[in-house]
Amino acid sequence: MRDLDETDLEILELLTENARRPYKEIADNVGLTPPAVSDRISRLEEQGIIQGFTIDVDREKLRGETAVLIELDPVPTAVDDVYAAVTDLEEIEGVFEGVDGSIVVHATLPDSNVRSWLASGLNLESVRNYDVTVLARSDRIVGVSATGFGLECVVCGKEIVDGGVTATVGGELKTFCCPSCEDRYVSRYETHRDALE
Amino acid sequence: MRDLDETDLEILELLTENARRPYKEIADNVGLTPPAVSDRISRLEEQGIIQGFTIDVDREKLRGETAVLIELDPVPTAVDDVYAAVTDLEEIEGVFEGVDGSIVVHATLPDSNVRSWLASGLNLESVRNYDVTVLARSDRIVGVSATGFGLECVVCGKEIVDGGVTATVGGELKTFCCPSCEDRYVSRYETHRDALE
DNA sequence: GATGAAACTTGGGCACG
DNA sequence: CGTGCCCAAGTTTCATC
Repeated sequence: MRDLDETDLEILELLTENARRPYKEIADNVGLTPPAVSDRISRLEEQGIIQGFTIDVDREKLRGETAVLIELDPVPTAVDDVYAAVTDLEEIEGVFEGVDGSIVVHATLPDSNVRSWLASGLNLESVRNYDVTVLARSDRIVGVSATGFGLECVVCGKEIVDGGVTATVGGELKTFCCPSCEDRYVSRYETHRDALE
Repeated sequence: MRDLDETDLEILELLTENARRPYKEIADNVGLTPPAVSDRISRLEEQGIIQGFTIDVDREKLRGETAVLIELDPVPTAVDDVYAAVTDLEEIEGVFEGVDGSIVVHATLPDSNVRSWLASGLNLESVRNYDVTVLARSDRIVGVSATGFGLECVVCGKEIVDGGVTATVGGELKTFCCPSCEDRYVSRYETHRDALE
């Protein structure tokens, strides 16, 4: 399977912002032709990096619902069951399972009766405790920067297989394949910054 | 502004599953023609119900990153600042603010040094405490079932089978099962609003 | 790149409330 | 009369070569 490069990351970013953008517009942005962009997007889909094309829906606009975050503390033997059960619930927008087995659910409910809603979808005996936070607001971040997707050392361009080094330089998180590239980048940055002063 | 009906909900569901579906396919599913579907989608965008067209990206496939959930406990005077600051961070995938001012951040980080990462983006003095949970897995639910978008009357709670009435009250779109519930809601709203003045 | 095919948009006209 | 829909032509965009 072909590796990812900077161009793929740019395409991902552009699509994340607006998945309806014409291929020609993407092509101009990344310096390719529309067919080449098409090929890359197809490949990204095959690789499972693009999981699908979808819309962001403001569910709270649809009815008088309440967005909540629910922390579940399942009994250790039932973590998978609880995870599967909540994932099947209709009102769910996101599920997170911690390595400690705790489960956090992001849901938008038609009323605030969380207990009866939970009871309708899963066996409450498999949950030792739960905690509900009503949300004042929330954002799902769609704009993803190139560094957020960074896969290559920003200095030598080599792919960072595992490990790697990160450092915050000028407020930006950068990733390097090795400490020497990091040193080089930092000194280059400092030279540049000093020159500006 | 036009009201929402069952057809709009079907369109939302179809687009949520696959936003690249041709209008003709959607049109066949809901019994309309492609231009009519186009009109409705434009309207849903104007109303802010469709917030945008985007892709689902499997970020953990991109490199050996670690997904975490971070609970922040900001000092009460800095809640907005902290929320704004984390929203600007590159590695963020979601932010939630509870009515109690607590903030939960969903991020995918290149390493596990959360503290330095947080310090790079926000003033740690505005956070009294924070708690990190490394995630074993997580899902954002994209496929939304028909009932997931089902409408309930915001007054009497009855499910709205077909027809139904919507109105914009105080800038918010609300849905009712019948005009009488709408009247009741509107008068209740106006009483409430007058009381504030 | 260029071409054929498919999808989207536009404008006119009709039906319904 | 306004709103929403259909029909048909014109234009853009996409996939294949």
